[in-house]
Amino acid sequence: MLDLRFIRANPELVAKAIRDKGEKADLGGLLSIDEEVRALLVESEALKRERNVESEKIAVLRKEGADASAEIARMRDVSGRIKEYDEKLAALRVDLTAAALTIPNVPHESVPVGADEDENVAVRSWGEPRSLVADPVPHWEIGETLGILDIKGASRIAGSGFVAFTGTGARLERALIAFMIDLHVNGHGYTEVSPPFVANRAAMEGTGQLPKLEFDMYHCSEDDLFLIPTGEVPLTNLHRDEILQGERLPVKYVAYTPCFRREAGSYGKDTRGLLRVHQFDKVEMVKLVEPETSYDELEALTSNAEAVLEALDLPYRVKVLCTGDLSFSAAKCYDIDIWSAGVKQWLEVSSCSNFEDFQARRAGLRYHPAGGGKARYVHTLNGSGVAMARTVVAILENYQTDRGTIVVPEALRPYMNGLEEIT
RNA sequence: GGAGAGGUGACUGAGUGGUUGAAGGUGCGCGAUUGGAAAUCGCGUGUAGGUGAUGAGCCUACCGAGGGUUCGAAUCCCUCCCUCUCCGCCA
Repeated sequence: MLDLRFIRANPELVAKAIRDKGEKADLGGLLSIDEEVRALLVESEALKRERNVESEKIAVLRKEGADASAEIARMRDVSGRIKEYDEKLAALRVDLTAAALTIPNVPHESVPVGADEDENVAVRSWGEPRSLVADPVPHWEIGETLGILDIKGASRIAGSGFVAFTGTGARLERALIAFMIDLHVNGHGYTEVSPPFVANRAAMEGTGQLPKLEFDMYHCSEDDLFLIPTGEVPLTNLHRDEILQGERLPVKYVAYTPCFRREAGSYGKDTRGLLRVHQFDKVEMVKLVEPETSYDELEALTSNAEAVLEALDLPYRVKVLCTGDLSFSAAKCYDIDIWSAGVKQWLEVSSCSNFEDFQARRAGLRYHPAGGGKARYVHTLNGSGVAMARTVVAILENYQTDRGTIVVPEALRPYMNGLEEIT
């Protein structure tokens, strides 16, 4: 959520952000409600002032044993009017908040303006798309053949869109998780967190999944809890409504979590095998930083994700998302795609975003600057480091041999009892 | 699920109807003291909103959340949430 005062002061900038992001938001309506609220506030507060002053006088009169019934009668009337004002204000504020929640974050000036993903801009790439064999089979074939992937079995449990890893496949999954977390903890200075995998409404609003994505999430109605669609939710909300000491920044967390997504309405394309599933594992990085450093921290975060892919020797490309493809809450975002030789596609395995203070304002994430001074909102960032299912796809396809086996990337061998090949 | 205790500022901790936005302490900032530091002393330190010029000042709100009683609520009543202890159940 943007600062109302910022919106008030920069309406044309916000209007441009809404246009560039292709969002629908009633900025004019918001501003007029805001004006109405402030006008009523002035009147209501003047009455409250009167009440406070008079109440004190009544207290004095009472103490002196004098009669205060005239004043009390008058204040009874004033209180009634205050109540009317406050009821009007409360109703308006509901509208105001609802309107404010439809205003997206403003893209950073370095973000290219564009309508959709076709106008994202390539930033860099690493490695050449290649594979050990000329024409590797898709992961769902070799996965079934080697007995490490059981899609049919998973559908018996939970329906289509779920997968089960078995035997060495499960071990590979676990190895990837452990490898990535170790890299970020030991190599990049993150603190590991093992958070809840469900979150309440306040948390979902704090990171901006609500109100927009309600129907993309699994929901436990009994307890009004949502299965997390990404580790970003628990990690960013860990310090919700807290004021951190400035010395603690930057806070850098990494966590393994499963991610649950209903993916309602996305059946058909790109859904075979592991490409788009309702539940996948992910290692997520989140940072809470001082505003002045957030764009440097974004570059560092992105390179932390890239380090995973380089260690696994998976060719990738990085692109900066244009305004039209940028998410509602983000000010800037890099996507990282890896090449998978079997399905012959670039697969998105990481999104690294700077939200500036957009999430922090909603989530109440502040800090006391080290040298003293007023509490300020932190800037929040997050990025996958990286998403598992598609990384497994690339490994199963890029590392296929002509013997129908899969070479284990060297970086993973220590996590798989030294296993060199899945046969 | 049952019984009980409790939620106050960055932290700790007083406060049961009327100068309490909130004592005391810690922490933090500034200053004094010191060769320097520690210790000590003095002063200052909440958040949000409104109104001013994104100044000073002034005003309003905030003691888990939301309602209620009252001229007046951190203080009384109701509902909800959370934490802790004990019991039960259970991985």
